[in-house]
Amino acid sequence: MPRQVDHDERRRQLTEALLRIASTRGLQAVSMREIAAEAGVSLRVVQYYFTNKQALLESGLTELGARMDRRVKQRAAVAAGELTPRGVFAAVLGAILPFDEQSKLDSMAWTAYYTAALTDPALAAVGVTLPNALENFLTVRLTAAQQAGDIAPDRDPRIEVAGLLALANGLTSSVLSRQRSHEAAIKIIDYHLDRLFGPAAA
Amino acid sequence: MPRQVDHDERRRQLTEALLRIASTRGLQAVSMREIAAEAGVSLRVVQYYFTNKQALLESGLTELGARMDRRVKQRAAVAAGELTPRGVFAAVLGAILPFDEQSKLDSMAWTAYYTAALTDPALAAVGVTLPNALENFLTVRLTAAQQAGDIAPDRDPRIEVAGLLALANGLTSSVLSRQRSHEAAIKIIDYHLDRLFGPAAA
DNA sequence: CCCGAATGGATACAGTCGTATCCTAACAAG
DNA sequence: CTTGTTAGGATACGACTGTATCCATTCGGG
Repeated sequence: MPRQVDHDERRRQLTEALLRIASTRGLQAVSMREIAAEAGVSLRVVQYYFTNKQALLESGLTELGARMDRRVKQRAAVAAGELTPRGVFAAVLGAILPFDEQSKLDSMAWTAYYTAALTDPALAAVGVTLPNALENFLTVRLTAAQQAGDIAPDRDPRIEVAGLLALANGLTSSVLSRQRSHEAAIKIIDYHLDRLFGPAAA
Repeated sequence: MPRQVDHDERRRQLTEALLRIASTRGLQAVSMREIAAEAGVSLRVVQYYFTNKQALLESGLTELGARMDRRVKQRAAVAAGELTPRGVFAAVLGAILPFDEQSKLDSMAWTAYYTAALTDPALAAVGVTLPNALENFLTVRLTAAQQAGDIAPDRDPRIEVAGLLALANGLTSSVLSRQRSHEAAIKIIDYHLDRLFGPAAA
């Protein structure tokens, strides 16, 4: 039955059209007709594959979360080869910051969704999963690193992780608003990782 | 000529009605008619005191910036009495985080404006002034503190300030989305100030 | 063959939006 | 007293919104 595949593929195309609009013109510019035009289909098709605008929006947020997750996992997997805890943190935090055009667009859309979620509980429910998972993952890693003697014993792993993630989020904001370049943000993160783990391996 | 006073007062009332809507229901819920209803006036009055919706939105952002500025200056002035650089930083960063109901509402509106500014250059121009001024102010302070021996000489004041402000912004996000409590955010900031300045004065 | 389901084009509907226009009052200056 | 400006009520206009309906295809299983 190839129908289901086509169906999912169509939905994926529409979701991507939605995210393209949201990341370049903002979430308030997203309308059924705009998505149809962006995807090159008729309004009816958009209605056909998504019952609601709400369903469409939630699909966009889910896709966005999946992309972030993919980026982080990919970078973390590469860095895990080095085995140094600092490398893992640099990779994960580096994956949060917008580092190329696509991740910058995704970060824009993510920010738009985050803001919408502040006044829309339905979106909030979908959006908090990923950040929490990340925080837990990194906390486990850092606690282990501390027991292995990689960071000083007077550090609090939970607070350190929360701080680093908040730092990365704040830096993402400043990069998106062009207050700071990507390189400057990376430098700030490295600076903090140096103080936590000691300077990067030579 | 009491007219000008009345005029400004009216504009202030309408701007506050706008911010009330933006902070509770989001910027996309802000319409001329909604503002009129919230302020208890007719649509014509809103049109009369603001030529455009754009003008109204910019007025809201300006007012929001003024409130933030007032909060920071007020806290900083109180803390400057103690004369310790750490106290100044704790006060300023504490003023950025939402610490009561009103500042939480303002932070919500600020976030909404920040996101809108990402895809609306007109708003971006109005909004970047305050963050830059804050960053410069704190950098000057921290550089002076370093020359006075209050922080270690191997610290980079510019990077430290940028990091602390990004941290405060990221923590604000997590507090607004109820991922973290205000107290937890304060604790994280204090933790970082401890590492920068040494533990708080007894 | 044919008939019901999947697919999608065209159009309609009831709201809401920002903005514009028309028409009163009130009041200050001549 | 008149006249012009400030202030605001009532209403209209065209554009756009999400959603619904009607209709024509296409196609696989009986």
